Amino acid sequence: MSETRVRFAPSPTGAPHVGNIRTALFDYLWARHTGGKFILRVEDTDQAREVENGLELILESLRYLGITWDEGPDVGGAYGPYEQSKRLPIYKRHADQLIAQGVAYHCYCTEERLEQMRKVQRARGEQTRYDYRCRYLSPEERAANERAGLPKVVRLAVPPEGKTTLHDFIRGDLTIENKNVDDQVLLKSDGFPTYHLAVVVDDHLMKISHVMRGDDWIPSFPKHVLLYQAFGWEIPPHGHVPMVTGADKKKLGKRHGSTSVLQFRNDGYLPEALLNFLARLGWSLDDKTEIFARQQLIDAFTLDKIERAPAIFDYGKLDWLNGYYIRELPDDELAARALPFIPQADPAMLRALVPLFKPRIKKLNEIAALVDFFFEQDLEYDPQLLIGKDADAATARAALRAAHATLEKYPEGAFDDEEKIEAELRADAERLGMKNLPFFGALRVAVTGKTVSPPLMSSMRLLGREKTLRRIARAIVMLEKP
RNA sequence: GCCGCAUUCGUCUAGUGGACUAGGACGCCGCCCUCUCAAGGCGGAGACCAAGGGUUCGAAUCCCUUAUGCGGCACCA
Repeated sequence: MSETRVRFAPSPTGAPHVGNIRTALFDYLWARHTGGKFILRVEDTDQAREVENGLELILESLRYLGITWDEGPDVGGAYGPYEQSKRLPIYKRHADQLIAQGVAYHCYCTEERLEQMRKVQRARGEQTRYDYRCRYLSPEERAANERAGLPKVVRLAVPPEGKTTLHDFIRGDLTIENKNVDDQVLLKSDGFPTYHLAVVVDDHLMKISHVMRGDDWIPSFPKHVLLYQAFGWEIPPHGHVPMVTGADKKKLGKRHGSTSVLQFRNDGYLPEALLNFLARLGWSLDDKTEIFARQQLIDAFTLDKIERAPAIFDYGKLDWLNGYYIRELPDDELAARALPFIPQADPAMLRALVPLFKPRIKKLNEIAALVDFFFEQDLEYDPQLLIGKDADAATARAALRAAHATLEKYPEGAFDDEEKIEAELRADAERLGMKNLPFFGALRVAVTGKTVSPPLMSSMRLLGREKTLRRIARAIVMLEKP
């Protein structure tokens, strides 16, 4: 069997979202699994919808996930160019060939007429489709149109009878009757091809061995099959991968919150976690394996395990996975990855804080809220928090005074003896007849400004003697006020 | 409206005629641990396999019908 060559062919119309990238991932995994090539081709054939930095957004999204490509716009390759806007003559040539064969024809209809036509069809409850007006023009009429210099497009002449079948390696045979297939435009009046012409021509010319794309493309496969047949080309195996949807079961889109890959990066998701999660949407190995490192994914990925039904993108499960991967990271590595999310932190200090926040976050952007008290001078909080639910100000004050007295005895050098300090503080609580909860609760708020925080002893150690004592003293004053 | 695709716990899924009293994971609930919150450990609830017909000694697994959901119906991809 010849080399596997698969391609990801996005349109530079904005930041790629996770649904598209999931398809790219399947392509990538299959290429790596088989030792073949993964090709990036940009389908920039719609000048109106194109976004300025569209290409860059695509490249960045793939890089973030570590999805590497062997041929593409930036790296070139033997079958370039890899931007369709740079291949216009190729499409023109092929369109001309189709016209010469009588498989396609020039159409001179205006947008206005087409819109009017569809309006009528819709009113009648029919499927909107081209009405063949220009398909059966006489040679004289055609010549007249040409002489008049009317703008024209090239349309595919779909056989009115029969049906077209495509074998899909995920779903089996797909069949659609030709009468339900529109005479699709192949070449637009601006000289750019539409998707239908461009994919077929490029997939063939670039020797693509397997075509994977979203199942929203299923309705248009007959056009592609017809083109392959007209050109006399072999149809590569096709597989329509299931859609990734939002919780409402609708195709993922802007309405579903953050779906852009880059947004996940900015929110603090690790690429290895997103990669793992995406791979498991519409694909699974067996009845128990959830965690896959990149190489395991590559080793295990096969086409026959791709699912048919659409999958809802479950943010909750992604968060769990991300938390798992964070906990798996070595402390030094986590510190390095966390730095961009808390730039005000001194790197050495942040490194020391890792053990405190590591088991407590699911995303890197949660770190700041957890450890911000380390980086502030005086804390702002409601004094009521010091007292807690079932206690009173006097009790809280007594607890803080005791704690302050105890901690004060420890000089700078001995302040990091967590065990000893904790034992003594517990003894303080007991002497005051207080339970641990209210005692440490008051101390926690005084030191961290929060009722929920990383472990107290470690927090005080890292905060340092001076700041700790000052905060406790300040809390005592707050309780004395009124 | 027309055409197409899909249908196993809330979600991601295992399952390809008997090993299924349908397995795992997330989430949820409870317990343990415990200075809070997590993490971790243990346990639990949760799917009559969309419905109805067949085929078969036997069906989540094969066939048909229906229902529901989704997708497509552009000089967009």
